[in-house]
Amino acid sequence: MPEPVFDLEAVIKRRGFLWRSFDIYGGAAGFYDYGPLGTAMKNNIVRVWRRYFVQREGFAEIETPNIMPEEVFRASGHLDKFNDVMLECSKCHEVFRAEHVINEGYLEITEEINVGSLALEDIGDLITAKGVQCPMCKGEFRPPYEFNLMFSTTIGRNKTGYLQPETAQGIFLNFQSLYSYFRGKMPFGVAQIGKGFRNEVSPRQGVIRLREFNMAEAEVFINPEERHYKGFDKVKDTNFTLLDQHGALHYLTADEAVAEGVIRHQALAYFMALTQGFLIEIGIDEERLRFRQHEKDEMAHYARDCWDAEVLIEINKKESWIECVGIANRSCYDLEQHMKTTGADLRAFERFEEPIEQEVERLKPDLRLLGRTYRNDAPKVREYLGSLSPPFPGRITMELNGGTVEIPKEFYTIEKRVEKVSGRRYIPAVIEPSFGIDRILYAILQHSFHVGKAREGVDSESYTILKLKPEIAPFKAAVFPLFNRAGMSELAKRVYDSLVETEMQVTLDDSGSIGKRYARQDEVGTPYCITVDHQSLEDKTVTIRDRDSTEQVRIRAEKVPEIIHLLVSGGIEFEELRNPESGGSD
RNA sequence: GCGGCUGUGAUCUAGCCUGGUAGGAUCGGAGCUUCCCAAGCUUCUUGCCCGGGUUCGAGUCCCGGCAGCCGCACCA
Repeated sequence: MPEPVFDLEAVIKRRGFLWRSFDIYGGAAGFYDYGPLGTAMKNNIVRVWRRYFVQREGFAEIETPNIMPEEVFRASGHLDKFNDVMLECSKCHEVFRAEHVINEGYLEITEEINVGSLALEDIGDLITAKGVQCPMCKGEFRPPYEFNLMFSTTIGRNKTGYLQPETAQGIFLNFQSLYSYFRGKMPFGVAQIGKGFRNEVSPRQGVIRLREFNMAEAEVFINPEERHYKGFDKVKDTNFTLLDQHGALHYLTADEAVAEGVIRHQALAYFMALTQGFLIEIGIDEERLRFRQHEKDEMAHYARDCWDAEVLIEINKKESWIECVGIANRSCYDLEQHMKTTGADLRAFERFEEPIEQEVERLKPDLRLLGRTYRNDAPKVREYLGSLSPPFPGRITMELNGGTVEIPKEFYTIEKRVEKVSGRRYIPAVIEPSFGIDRILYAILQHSFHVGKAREGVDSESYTILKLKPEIAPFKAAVFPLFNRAGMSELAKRVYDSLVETEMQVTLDDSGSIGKRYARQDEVGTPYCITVDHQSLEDKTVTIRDRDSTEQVRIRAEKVPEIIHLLVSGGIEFEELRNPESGGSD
């Protein structure tokens, strides 16, 4: 007996969901193509995502380049964090980060060495000079090598650029324009759907670890002082399965989780709730979904706190929890970094309800005296004095030309005056829900895949159904003429054409037995099949079949687009069609 | 990146040890059957991962590459 061919991977490839990229050239690890059905399904997922994370939240969606200049990633910290110098033992082939080997006691040095600032050769020399050996087996190290997780490229003639490892930076860089787009109203959110690129060492889990992947991210800018998040009340009763950073499992509502400090910010809990609702709506099995908090040493360099939505799927014959969404509190990190590097003002303004009158002290230098005394150094002294902020010390000293000088009291006066302060500036904190679209799509396929027993007389042993949610399914409906006989084909084509005029994706199939055609559609998750039969020719009715119950109801042919649309959008349930008043039979 | 195993039509596989250019099943196309849940019959399309070597001759043996799986490492 042959092995059952109806295994999910086979369906994914044969029916056109996902294909290995560059296949005729032997393929390349970490790259996948979306086939026609996969593309349709991905578009459907993205459509629902937009509804959740753009429309309903009132967020804005933007698009920024995939390639960015080096400076961006130097500021964002990705350059340091993604470029590790690695050392491999020539004997046991154990690999270490040079930074660890050099700074963690293997070397007889007192001060920390900033490994990131050393050239490759210098690190090699250092290793050789100090005779550092492999901590595991005392073997000799091979020469160090650079390990880049970002793809580098060249912009123009000789400017280094990188392919973005996340879409977030494009949003941060536009903070000023976005802030004014939202007319200075906080909080606000900005979404971007795009590609991320990471040059993984050995991506070996199919579509789970890609070198070029699809992501949908939202950056939500909030006031870091604000502990509440608007709309939290709406989600406070959401039930979570939470695995905290100490490995403790909690079953809590959003409200409880925040109150007990398991989730440390309302905004995090809010987007976790939104994420959970979204994932379940598009077909992730609730039982195979949980949130796991990152451990301290696991967190990205920019994150202060992070919860991953994880789905349980089978990879390489093993069940594992896979991160498919990360919901991070990035704090002020990114804006602060870009502000420091560029000098651009990436702050928001918080207007006080009432302007505050406060007494401020100001240091007012006597410029004439400064000039006469310090001559050419006077501007330096003036600048230094201007940089001081209250409270001012009794004696003011500064470094000048290698020595320390005291600025005599008569060189300045301290003025007190009342100022009206109408608000304050602050760097917003960022809450970021970040979705791995490819992983989500694959998890949905696994969670939707059902294998049943084939009927008597059928050659294959199993019958497979992809129980996709209608709004996610690549085809919403398929149209079949029962026979290719006078009238039926034409009517089927007319019904099909009427469906094509809607936004819905549909297919027409007149090849093979009727059972085979139902099976084809079940295999790719088409929720509804329309069949034109003998009776159709007499009274212009057709049957509509529900994928999961295989039940059939007869409806008028001209109502097909409307009814399919209602079924797909959740406007009516299939069962309701049995009631003639809903527009069903006769 | 290291070590082990593997690589046959769209899919699953037989053949490889004991060299003589490939067989099955599924899928797909066309037709018959006038078929409402992968029935049956006829017929057709598509294949030895790539390159080199050994040999009269290589899917089969050898070497290199690429890819996949397992283990180690890596996965912000």
